[in-house]
Amino acid sequence: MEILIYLCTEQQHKAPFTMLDKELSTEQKIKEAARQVFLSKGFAATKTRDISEAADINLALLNYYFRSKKKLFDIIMIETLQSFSSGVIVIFDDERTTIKEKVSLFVNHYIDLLTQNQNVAPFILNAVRDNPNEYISRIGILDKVKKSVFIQQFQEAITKNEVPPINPVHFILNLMSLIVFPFIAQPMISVISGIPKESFFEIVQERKRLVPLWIEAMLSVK
Amino acid sequence: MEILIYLCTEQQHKAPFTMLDKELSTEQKIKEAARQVFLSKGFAATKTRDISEAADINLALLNYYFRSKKKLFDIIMIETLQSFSSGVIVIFDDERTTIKEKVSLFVNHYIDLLTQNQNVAPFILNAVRDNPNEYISRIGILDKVKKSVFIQQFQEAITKNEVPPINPVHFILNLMSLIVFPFIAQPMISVISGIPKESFFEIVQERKRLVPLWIEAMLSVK
DNA sequence: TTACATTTTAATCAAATGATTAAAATGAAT
DNA sequence: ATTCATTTTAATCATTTGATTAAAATGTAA
Repeated sequence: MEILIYLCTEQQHKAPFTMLDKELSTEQKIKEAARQVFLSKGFAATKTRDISEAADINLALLNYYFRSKKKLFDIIMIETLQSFSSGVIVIFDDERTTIKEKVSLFVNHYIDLLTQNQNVAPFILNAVRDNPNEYISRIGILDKVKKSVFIQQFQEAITKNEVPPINPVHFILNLMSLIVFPFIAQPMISVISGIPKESFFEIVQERKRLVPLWIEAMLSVK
Repeated sequence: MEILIYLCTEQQHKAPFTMLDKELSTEQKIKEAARQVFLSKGFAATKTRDISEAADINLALLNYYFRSKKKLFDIIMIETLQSFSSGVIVIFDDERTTIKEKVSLFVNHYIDLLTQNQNVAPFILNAVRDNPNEYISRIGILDKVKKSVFIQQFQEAITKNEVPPINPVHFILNLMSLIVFPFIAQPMISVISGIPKESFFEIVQERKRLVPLWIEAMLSVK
């Protein structure tokens, strides 16, 4: 089991002052190209030559800077997961907001995030599926969520009978389902329904308002 | 644009009477192995040698029976899509059932289906995502759904104010989300929450009862 | 300039991979 | 038994693909 030491390898290769603010450094160029290609095609379908062409660099440079396709993928994956998961804790571990407010903040934040990069949802879910323990365990999100203010509030609401005593997993599943699934299924829905991608994502924007209402309605089910 | 002529190539190679009911024919053995490997790893990550080993046959036989990896994949894909989509119309185009009953039948049918083969949801969604027009258009499900009894009933319910005038796409999205997403996200949820796969799928079974209730509750949101 | 480290290139490797070929084995019909 | 089509095997191809190497180019400090 190998450990990724550098999330940013930049320091290895470039002295702090040599790399001024001209154009994007070669290393950054490769990473951006890799992110774009990996996110759109996944690990197995991505060829290192796809990345080098997208980055407009010699193939050898990819291995010079990142040693291997896998190491480059891991860096992209970890960065993506971190930027993705950082929002959860910020929203869920806030003493000042109610459950209802948390849901609304969560829905808005993630519909925005997934809209900005429409490949990120399938990318993460597939990568985790291919290798469940490799990445998620590193984020250490498990304990943070379990001890979050949200979980306390939810358990308390159950105790007070404000919320039906269902498994909280259902609540999380429902929330994530209603937010994430449209981004996973867009190509299929578009081709089945004939709704063009752009129109589809306009409809998805309506869900920022609707999902919190639906979630609230679901919580009244005994 | 090539057209797949044989969904079943059996007849090509074996005379009707030579192939009795001994063991699985070689062709079937290859197809079953291919189905298992493709469903678990997808097209790009699957090597023809993976399939030949899983089928316990010589690699050349794969190409002898199916000509190429892609043609074999297409056959698996079409069969999977057909067995998957056939249920939709049967349930949605029934004059005798109400919307509520249709939802319950749909939920039960697809949670069962996805539980029986836990790879099928990501498999289909990823394959369609990789190639949106190639497969779905062939099923011809678009018109069937649009003209189905369900759509008439839903439009009628909106007219009668029994249901809020939201885009029916939301209704379909919500229904599919709550059913399908758990199967897409199981590895991620399991590793984040620490819930083992088996327990997770027990929880998912509860959703056969809960999702119809939730959908009904959502329909009361104005 | 010279010296030196960093970055980039072109050429090449070795392994993996999809596919083919020619020959052998098998089994059914005559 | 002989014939013949079908099925299977072993060997091999041609490409693709991830990675390396040695040399060239570039830039920086002395």
